[in-house]
Amino acid sequence: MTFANVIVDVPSQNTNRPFDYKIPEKFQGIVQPGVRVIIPFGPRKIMGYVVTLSETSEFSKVKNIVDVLDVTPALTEELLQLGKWLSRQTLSYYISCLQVMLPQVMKAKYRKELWKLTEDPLDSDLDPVFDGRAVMDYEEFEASGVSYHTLRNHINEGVVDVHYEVKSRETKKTTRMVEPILDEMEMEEFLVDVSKQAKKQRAIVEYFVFNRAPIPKKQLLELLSTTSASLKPLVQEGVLKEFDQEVFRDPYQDREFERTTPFTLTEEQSTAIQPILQTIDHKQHDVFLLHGVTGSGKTEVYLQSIQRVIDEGKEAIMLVPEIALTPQMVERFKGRFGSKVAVLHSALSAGEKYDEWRKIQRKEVQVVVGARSAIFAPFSNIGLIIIDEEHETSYKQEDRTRYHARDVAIERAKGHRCPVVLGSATPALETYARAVKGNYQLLTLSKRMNEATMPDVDIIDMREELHEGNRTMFSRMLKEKIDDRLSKGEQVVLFLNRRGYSTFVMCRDCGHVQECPHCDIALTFHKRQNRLKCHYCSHEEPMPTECPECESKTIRYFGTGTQKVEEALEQLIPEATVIRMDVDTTRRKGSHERLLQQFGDKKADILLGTQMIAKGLDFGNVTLVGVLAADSLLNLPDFRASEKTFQLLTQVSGRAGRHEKPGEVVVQTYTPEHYSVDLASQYDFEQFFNEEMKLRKAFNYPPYYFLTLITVSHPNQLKVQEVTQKIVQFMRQKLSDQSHVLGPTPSALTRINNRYRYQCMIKYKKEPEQRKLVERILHYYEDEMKQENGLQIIVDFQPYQLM
DNA sequence: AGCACGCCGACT
DNA sequence: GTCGGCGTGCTC
Repeated sequence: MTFANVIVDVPSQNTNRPFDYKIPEKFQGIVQPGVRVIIPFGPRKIMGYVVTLSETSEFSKVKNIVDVLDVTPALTEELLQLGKWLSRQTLSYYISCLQVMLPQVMKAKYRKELWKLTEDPLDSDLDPVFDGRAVMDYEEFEASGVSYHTLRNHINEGVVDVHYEVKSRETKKTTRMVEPILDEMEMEEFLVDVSKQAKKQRAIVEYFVFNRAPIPKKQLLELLSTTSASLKPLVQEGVLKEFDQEVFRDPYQDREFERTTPFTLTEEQSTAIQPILQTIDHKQHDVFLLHGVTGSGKTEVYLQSIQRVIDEGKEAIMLVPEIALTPQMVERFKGRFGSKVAVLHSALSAGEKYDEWRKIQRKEVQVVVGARSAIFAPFSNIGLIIIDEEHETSYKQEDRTRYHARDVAIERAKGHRCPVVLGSATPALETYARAVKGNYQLLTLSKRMNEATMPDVDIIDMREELHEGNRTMFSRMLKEKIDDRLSKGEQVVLFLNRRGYSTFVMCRDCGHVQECPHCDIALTFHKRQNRLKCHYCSHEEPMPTECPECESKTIRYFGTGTQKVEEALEQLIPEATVIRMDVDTTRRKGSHERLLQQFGDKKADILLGTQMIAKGLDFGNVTLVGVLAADSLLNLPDFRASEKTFQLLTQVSGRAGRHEKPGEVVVQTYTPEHYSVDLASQYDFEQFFNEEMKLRKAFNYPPYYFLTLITVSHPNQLKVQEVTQKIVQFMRQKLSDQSHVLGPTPSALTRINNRYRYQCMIKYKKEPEQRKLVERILHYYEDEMKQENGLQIIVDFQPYQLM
């Protein structure tokens, strides 16, 4: 007897281990590791993943598997192991780690129903609730107010039953196909007997004499300009056959991609690519840091490395930050590798994502380009993993399974014995430090392609502007330069970092700031709806007409949102046409692409936007980039603030002067003397790295120390303080003297959704027992965490978000 | 998680 | 007595 060991879809401490099930005769051979199954679990039915098979089971009463959801395992053996590794790394449940590797639609949905098992009316209040139906949603019963005991009695009498349904959310799109049954000879013979009048039937058969491949019915009928009336008799007579074939929704099917061929590499590029190619050829694992200035042609190095991998019959994963997965980037990959590429990013619908994933699973593609979760692409013969813009924080998942795609990439690459290439103009400090130390191989591209030079950067001290009486958000120099570009017909990109500068509402008389009643944060003003919204919970309220504190009518909104900049631009330079890009204008599907297209077609003079325009844009006509508030990030309570500022300024500057026309950058700031602003303007990464490392060393931050952040939250502030204090004490006592345990500290956002948040931060160099200790803490508070609105303890072993 | 079971107080 | 609230422990 063979048993299936199943990880069940129940994320809890008690169920975080395999459960045994018998494999019924009809599923023998189909049930294997990685397959999703439906299994009885207590009184209900749920989904689970088979992780292993075993010959024996310790349990006496083992239940049968009810159904099998996959013919091909959803997860390979490697991914099952990776899931185990991930759950150890992040202290998440195994089931959560398995789920995070698959498209959303492959997660099961559950429905609880009541089934009436008799034709006769029920002798109770329950009968009208059924309202003549045989099946109804359990929720309807709950809402009806009929007592639970009444239901129990009916169940005991056998006239009603509770039914648990497991619904798979996968939808497969099909199309009707036509294919020949008879061979060419038989068709010729058939044609002899066809009536002379049946011209269309004849045409159809003649088509299939020469074309033997199945063809979509619609296409066939269109081609021969006929209708199904002519096709039907042929199917009936057994000449042709109709069938449904699964079609893959291809989000790019209507698009033509211009084929591009490999460029000849510059000397620098070929020097950089050699070690990568060698490592691929020798099937070795190694990590490379490709440090190349913006516009130095990193992408071409990626493309040619991937080409080598394809030539060797292997597969490649290319990660790009969500925000940089622009149509331009997709175009380059589709253009080079055509249908060998699958694309995975959040702009795709759930169905499209699933289809792209299936293409990978079915080995129809050799390359995946995608955001963070594409690192789990179900390839089995990976030859290369590339992470572009490796410093981007979007590679870190910030909820539930808190993993960093870079770590997962290296773990997978070790197993596949293949290289990982981390690419960036502004590598994360941790990464660069490892490269300097020799843990990673450093490859450098120091020159821009096409002889282009980095644009000149002017730093404007906005305090001085204010002194000189300029109260607008545009310095005089920026205004002048914008005017100049417009007169020349060239284009401008204006960048505003929204974070830390969102629009809030303040009373001019008493200074009252309208805050969220559930969170310790000012509400954000949304002009279009004239409402105030909280960005941390779902609270929203109308914009008040008078101050709730002093009843003054001088209540105004402050801050520099993109909307406000747009209005200011209109006043200052009325003749300029502006395209605004932020979360508000790009929410609709495809709008991101459309706005960029418009700008590329020169339908606007100025592109104004947030983060999302900092990367990957490549417009030859852009000769001026303006950064409106360079220091908006610097004021955030984050030890990476300087690093992020440097990275952002460098990325944004890289948008200008990428082609023949030279570019210029104007950076407006209140802190021009800050080294991250100053050194970014000189493109001196090396120097910035050295400066920043000094500070990191002085304050015991990464890369000198590792961080662990434990965040505790609960509606009662005292309770949170108390628990956090206990955790701090416990860790202090157990960890080595070399480690620093800080806390309890209120989080930067002390209250979100009526829950107080305190944290404990651990800075350490080496603590092999740390995960076990944290597990003990979590186990200790297990009961208090179970109840809803109870204690919440979030542990992040590589925090990027410190708020 | 989500369910049953069981103990306890309130109420027709 | 019966009904429903919530704490506890289990699911192969």
